[in-house]
Amino acid sequence: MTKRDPDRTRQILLDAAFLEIHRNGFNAARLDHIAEGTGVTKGAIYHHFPNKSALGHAVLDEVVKPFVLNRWLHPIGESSDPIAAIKEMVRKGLSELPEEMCCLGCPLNNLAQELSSVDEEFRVKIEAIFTEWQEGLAAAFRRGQEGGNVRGDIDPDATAAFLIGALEGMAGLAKTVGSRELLLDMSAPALVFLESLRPKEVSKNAA
Amino acid sequence: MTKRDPDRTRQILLDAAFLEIHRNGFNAARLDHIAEGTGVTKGAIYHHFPNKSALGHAVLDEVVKPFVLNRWLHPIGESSDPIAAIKEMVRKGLSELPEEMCCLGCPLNNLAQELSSVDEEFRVKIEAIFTEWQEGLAAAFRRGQEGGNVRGDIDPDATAAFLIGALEGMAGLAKTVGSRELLLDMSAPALVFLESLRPKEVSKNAA
DNA sequence: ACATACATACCGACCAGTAGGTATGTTGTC
DNA sequence: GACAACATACCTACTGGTCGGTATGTATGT
Repeated sequence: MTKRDPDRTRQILLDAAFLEIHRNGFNAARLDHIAEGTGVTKGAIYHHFPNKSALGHAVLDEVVKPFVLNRWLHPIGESSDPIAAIKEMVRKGLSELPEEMCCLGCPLNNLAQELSSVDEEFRVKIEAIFTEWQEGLAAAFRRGQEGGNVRGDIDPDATAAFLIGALEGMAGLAKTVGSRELLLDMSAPALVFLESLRPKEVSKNAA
Repeated sequence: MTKRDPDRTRQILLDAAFLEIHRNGFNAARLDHIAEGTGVTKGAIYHHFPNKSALGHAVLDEVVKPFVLNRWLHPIGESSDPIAAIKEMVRKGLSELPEEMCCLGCPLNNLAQELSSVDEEFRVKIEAIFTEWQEGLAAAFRRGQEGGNVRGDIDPDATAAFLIGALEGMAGLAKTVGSRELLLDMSAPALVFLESLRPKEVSKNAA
């Protein structure tokens, strides 16, 4: 008997759909579960979204994308010492990750793995998010190279892609094993990798 | 019509199922497709395997597992310079990977991502394969440490896990982007990481 | 009064799995 | 070596449950 509030209802649906999809994947996500969990009926879902795919796209645009970029790109800022900034981001990003998230994997990567070879429309959208992420990281590496804080002999774009791949891979492994601990263990080698991107002559503070 | 040959039929089914699952994922894999593609009927499939899950398990045990370990662990052998051996394995493994494989991702990781949070039985089996892989790599790193070819201050287990995660992440990204080129680009930073595991004092041949 | 916001009952396609059959071996017996 | 007796391999048509989607209703705000 709550008052009507379409925007709120929509947001509730998005959040619930995000969780349902994150837990089960897009295909296995059940609209009935979302309806049940929110108290919103299926009719209402279909009032706000024309079909399941559209709901998925909205979740991707309005929940997953900000979720990922706010946590794994934007914290870097405009630092001219990207290695330190990225290391800090990785440390914080991982340690602050709630337990359940560790075992569910990265929501973006989950969708990427599940849908990229099946649904072209999703694939393109997911690829665009990865690209934005990659370009942000690559730009940071370039700034570091210009400031002399990053080795000049590495390719910023490839390195950015590898870093993203490594992070997603770590999340994926932790998901499979169902272990937050493994995720934290792997962060050490990840930091080793980042540190190896510093120029060789200058040692800097390696901590 | 061909003579009866249950073993051959079974193998044909396994191979076809592997492809169907690799292309579409386990849930989206259709037994009817497998039947159609092989000329074997659904009844025959259910003669050889009690249900779809059992078929999936057989594919995992008899096709996916050897596929992955033979390509990404066994080539290392017993070398006491694991970094060189692993770098060589990565280079070869990636360059020899057929075009379609690049865009379909690692079959093991695909299953891991799709099923680990859904089907516990699959998850356990997949985790065991990852563990075998990780232990093999960790043992190699330990041999390297004993021989003075690998930094003593890194954790072999965590490093092995990270390496696996990075490889799987690379494969996943390449799958999303649908680009073999990206996969090859990312191999350079991966080799940078491996090289950073060498002891600092001795420079060795970095090529 | 009218549109928007929601609810309920239902449809139909899809697909794993089954029932019950036929064809092709294999083994024993004389 | 031939023929029963049986076992294994495989086929076809069907079913039953699931789930995205729809048709049609009712409530609410302006």
